[in-house]
Amino acid sequence: MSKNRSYTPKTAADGVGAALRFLEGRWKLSILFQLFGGKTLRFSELEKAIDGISQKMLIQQLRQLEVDGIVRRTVYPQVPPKVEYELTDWGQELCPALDAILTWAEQRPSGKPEKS
Amino acid sequence: MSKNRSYTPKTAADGVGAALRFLEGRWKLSILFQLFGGKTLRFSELEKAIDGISQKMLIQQLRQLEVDGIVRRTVYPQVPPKVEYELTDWGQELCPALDAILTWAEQRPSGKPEKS
DNA sequence: CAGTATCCCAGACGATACTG
DNA sequence: CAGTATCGTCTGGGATACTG
Repeated sequence: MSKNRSYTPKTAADGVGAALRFLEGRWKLSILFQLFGGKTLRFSELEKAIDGISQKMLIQQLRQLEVDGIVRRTVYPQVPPKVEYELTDWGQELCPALDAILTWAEQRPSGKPEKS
Repeated sequence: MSKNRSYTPKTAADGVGAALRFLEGRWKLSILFQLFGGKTLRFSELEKAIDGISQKMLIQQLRQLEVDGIVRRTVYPQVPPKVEYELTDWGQELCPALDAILTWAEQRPSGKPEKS
């Protein structure tokens, strides 16, 4: 009950824009879908699971997801290093929202419509 | 029943990525939210309604939305020209999906979490 | 293993001017 | 009114090499 729920076209666009910015980045969705369902993966496991990603991009996108509060990073202080990544509770909540988008995309009329 | 509903992390990420690509572009959401609810607007009305947009960007984003099947463009052959824009049925369907995203964003824990 | 550090480039975007 | 046409900038991302 604490949020203001009346949106103008502008505030709604801004709100959704801010939300989508969390997902912007060539590899974010790939990372997210590797971690959905409560999975926990090491840096090297993500690197292997996501085809074509470089170490630079992997760490960059992970860092952004981390500061945004979507991914949690856990360091095990040992040699050789071990770092694990998993979704936060809020990050897991993304799943149904992305599913809504996916469902929408599937509804797309394929050919050129006759009318309307 | 015609769609394949089993997703791997990769195919799901690709699917959502493809869907989000329809929304990519600095002004697309602003345009969309002007047109949600079945509203029909002329080029110049959109230009006035969306603060800061240039003619170049407005037409560019509108064209993309049009070829993607989200926006419908209607030309009235008269002088001076009159062109109207409105959402397609599929475009209107975006509304609930974007609402899911917005709701997710509102759920975001604001401060630094104590635990988990 | 899990990162950093550089260099580079395509393409998205903005500013501005012009036109059927 | 509803667009085109140019030009310049900026930044996300790729390639590659190095390190605690």
